[in-house]
Amino acid sequence: MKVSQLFGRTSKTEGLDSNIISHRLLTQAGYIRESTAGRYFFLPLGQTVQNNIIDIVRKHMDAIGAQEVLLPTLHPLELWKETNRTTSAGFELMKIEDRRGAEFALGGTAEEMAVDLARKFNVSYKDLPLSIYQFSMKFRDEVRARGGLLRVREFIMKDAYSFGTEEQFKDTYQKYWDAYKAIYEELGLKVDVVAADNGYIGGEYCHEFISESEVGESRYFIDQQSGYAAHEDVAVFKVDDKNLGEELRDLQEVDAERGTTMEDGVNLHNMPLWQQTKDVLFFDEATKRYILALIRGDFDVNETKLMQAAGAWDLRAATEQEIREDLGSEPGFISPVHFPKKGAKSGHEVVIVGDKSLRTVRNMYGGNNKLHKDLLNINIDRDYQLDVEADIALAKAGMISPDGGTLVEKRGIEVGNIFQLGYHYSNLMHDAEYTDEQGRRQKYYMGAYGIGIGRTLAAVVEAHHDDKGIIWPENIAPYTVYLARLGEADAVIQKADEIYMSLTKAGVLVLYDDRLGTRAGEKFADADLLGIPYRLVVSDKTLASGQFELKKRGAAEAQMLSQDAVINSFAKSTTNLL
RNA sequence: CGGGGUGUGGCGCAGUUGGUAGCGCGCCUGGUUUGGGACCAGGAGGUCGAAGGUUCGAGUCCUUUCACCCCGACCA
Repeated sequence: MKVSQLFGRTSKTEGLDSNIISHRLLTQAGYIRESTAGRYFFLPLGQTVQNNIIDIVRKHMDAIGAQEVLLPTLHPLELWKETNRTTSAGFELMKIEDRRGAEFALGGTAEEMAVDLARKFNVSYKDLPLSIYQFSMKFRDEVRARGGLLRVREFIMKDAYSFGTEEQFKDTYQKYWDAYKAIYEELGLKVDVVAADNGYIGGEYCHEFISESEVGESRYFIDQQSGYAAHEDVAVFKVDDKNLGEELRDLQEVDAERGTTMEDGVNLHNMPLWQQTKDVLFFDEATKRYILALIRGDFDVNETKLMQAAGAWDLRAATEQEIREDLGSEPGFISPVHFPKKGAKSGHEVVIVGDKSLRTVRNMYGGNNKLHKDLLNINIDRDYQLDVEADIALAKAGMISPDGGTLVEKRGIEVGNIFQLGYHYSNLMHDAEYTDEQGRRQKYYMGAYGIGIGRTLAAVVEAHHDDKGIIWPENIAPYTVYLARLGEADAVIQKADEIYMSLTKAGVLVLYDDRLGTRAGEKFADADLLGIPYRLVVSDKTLASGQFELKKRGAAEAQMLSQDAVINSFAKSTTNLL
């Protein structure tokens, strides 16, 4: 490809007010251009890189026996209704109608479609396990697009779906896990594999593949010694026992002229934070219930865990008005002791969810559902009962992992995930079944596996760049060699053309900077910005010496090679060069 | 959805008390240059986000609306 003919140009100035490096570099170098928020044009260079990534992903999917398909972009809305995901999907579904008024969802993920395809066939146990995958545009009406390609509203995703028996699943899951590790390694991305929450996808467990990065949106914890790794949504930690040796003392109401914070309680009673009860009141819009979350005072409530424990979907904080008028309590003085079972005015049910840590303390103190009144010596079971007891605590850096090591907090970009779905979809959708050895119909045990291509591309740039621009790993670079022609003497042009032709013939991907009237500095700057792995210079200088200057992107020194040496080294292999 | 901000040639921006829309970069032409983003001369390109209003006259004032950015909330 000749630079003079390449569509999409670099820009001397950054001209973009983003704190995400990949966003700035990809835009400045002419790989992408924003359309509207969260929707991007991929220019020829960007599309080439995207295709290179797709090729690598495809290779590894094929290697584990997954079969490529293409599902329709428009999903009949009835399918999403069949699994109740028109309301529970974590992203807003985008819907459209055709001229007859038939409703469709723009695909944001495709579990229903995959099941619908599978059930159109008479699948036998002999066909299992079965995996299908596709590369297709996904649509998500994100509340807020962010960070260039990191969080967008339309993107190409590799999504795979596995069907099989429960016994087969472990092996299938492991195959995807290994394939993902191989994919990211080939892409030059270091990833942490982290246990996470299934959320709206459904199922019981899943793992995210996260590329560590300060600009990532995923927060997770790692125990370096044991390798324990978990997303903050699900991370667990060891809770220490406090004063379990103490006698249970009598419940007692005291005056409490204090503010509404935890610190106010500590200061007034001059007792430790961990002995205070933390009472957080939520309302679940999905099930129309109040959720009172109780936890030891030195911990915070993890809303994801809380939703799992309470079976809630759409949590929000209760308002002061609701606390006072509907529940007869007082913000800052909420207590589980004699807390109402339902809202007096609304009739909404109240569910009390308590954290396991409540079992590590005796004689707690906290509010008494009245302004400026506190209770002392609150004890679980004796003074209040839980509807649900679970781990709803938020892990923090420095806490002890379940394996005994210390939790270290990290941030990163979630570039892929693998989900156990189990019977979730087979239970919700009719005929999601195969025929077993006895000729009986059995439900599929399923998994789902996603990789965001554009986000992965951005993650690679986040991991591979310097102050001059991108530094592509060779196997996804849009071109291998940037041939910079300096000077416009006939001999130089002729020689550069010749080298371009012979390299191209040898199968080397060359981006030939044949621009006239463009100075050396500009060509070098573009080569660096674009991140092409090798820069080859042809000029009257190199012509005089009979050798050509070859420089690896990011290397300090260039090397002088004869024409044959240049051609041969690239034609054979580029991996051990320089 | 809450708070803050911005919409003016491809990009980045200026535009005073309302009076014929400008600058830098980029682009095109000619010339001089040519190893880390040159210089001179000439040129093309804008219904000033949209709609309505006030006015002799609106980029500027008023109303409505749309889009986008940042911070939260929320979420791959």
